[in-house]
Amino acid sequence: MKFQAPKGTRDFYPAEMAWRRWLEGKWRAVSIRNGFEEVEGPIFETLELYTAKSGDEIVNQLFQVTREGSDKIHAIRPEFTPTLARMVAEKANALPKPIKWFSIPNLCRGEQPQRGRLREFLQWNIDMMGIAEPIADAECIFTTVDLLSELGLAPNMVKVKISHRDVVRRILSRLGVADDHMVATFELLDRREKLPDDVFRERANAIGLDGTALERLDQVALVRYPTSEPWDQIKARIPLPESDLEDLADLHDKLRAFGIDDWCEYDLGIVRGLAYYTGTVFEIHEITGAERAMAGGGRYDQLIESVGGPPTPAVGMGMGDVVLSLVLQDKGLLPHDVMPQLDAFVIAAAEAAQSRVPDLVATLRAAGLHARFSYRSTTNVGKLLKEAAQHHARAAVILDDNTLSADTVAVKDLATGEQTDVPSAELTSALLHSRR
RNA sequence: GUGGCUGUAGCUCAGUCGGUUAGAGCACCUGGUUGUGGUCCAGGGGGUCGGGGGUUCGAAUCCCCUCAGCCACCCCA
Repeated sequence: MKFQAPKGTRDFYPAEMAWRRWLEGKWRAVSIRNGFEEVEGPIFETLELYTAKSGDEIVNQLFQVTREGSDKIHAIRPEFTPTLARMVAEKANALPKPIKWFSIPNLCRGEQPQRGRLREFLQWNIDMMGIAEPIADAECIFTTVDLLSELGLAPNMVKVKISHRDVVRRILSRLGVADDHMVATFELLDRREKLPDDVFRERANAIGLDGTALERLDQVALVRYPTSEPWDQIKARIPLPESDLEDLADLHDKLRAFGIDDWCEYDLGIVRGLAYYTGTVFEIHEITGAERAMAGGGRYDQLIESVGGPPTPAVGMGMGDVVLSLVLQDKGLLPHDVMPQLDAFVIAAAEAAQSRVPDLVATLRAAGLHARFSYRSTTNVGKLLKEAAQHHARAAVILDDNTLSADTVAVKDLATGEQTDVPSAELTSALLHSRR
């Protein structure tokens, strides 16, 4: 019986695991320097947490878990936000505000695997709770941009597309969309670019939009407003009174204050399926639309209260590793060698020296050096150097008869080929010194 | 869940008018014995040709089913 990894999952062999740790390291470092603290939760929750709080799309893709002898149903986490909301709700009164948390969970969704979409993936989450003002939305976006920039991406490669559910709702309302048609209209807006004109028109008519209203809806769905434009210009193009745009105006101001307006644009066609978003929503896309969304987020001011906590405004972002790595690959930004580097490969060039290898290796390791040796019995230096080179060692440490009599070892720099004799007592410090 | 494409060694592939023990490159292992590297040379392990059924004297090759992968729809990380 031969087994294979379940559909849509990945095995992380050493090279893939090294890449994964590298990415997680970037996520973690950027989170911390932006003031976020790391949290983690269980990989499964009670089913109800998701059926009640996530959108249908996600609920339909849940992996459910049952236990022998119990009726209780759990689900493997398809997203982290419900867990986060639960954690905050549980200790809300004890937590100093604002709460700025990040996490790097693995998530599972029973989706049909395809380019950029797997059934298990990693997701970097950042969330800010306790601040209702757009400064928090802006800082979430800033932190995300900080990460993109850290990875070598630039505003000419990726774009943060920003929308606002309240603003869109008000626009639609003014166009004559009844409240009970609002969800359907959001969906229509979301899919505008993928629908043929006549289908779009047909569906809009069904909702009661035609003539001028239809044109306006089309404009809302398709027009992009660069964030780098002055607010007065943008404001003039949105068919709403100034009082309905205060939140967006404030966000605009803060994005510019953070200096990231060249990374962003307003795109009111961004709606997002998740049920709990309330205000600002945003997605990050490769600029030519080459891949799926790299990240998405938004404001969810009611969620924490809805899971039993106090009213707590919140805004957050999630970024998956799958699309991100595709984009980095497309741009040639994947790092080549992220395996842990080997500092020293210890070689015995004489049989009499072989017994000293473990002790020397132990000494190097105690000093924090990454040291290895050969498990082969040969003392053929050529073969052993080859082995050292295959491990990409920085240096080979060669023990021979001279080591025993004069108590020196030969250190060969495998990059330059330069070889020098070093007193045994100074070996550790010499290797540590050459490390940087 | 629906559709399209694809499954031959760990990887990339060759091999099909059906015909003897199924091949290459890379990777991996061993050796080239008294010592200086990723080269070279020689040798080796590894495949129920995705799986099952059928047609046939004979199937990697033809037919059916199934599984898996990729891509697309849906939606999104």
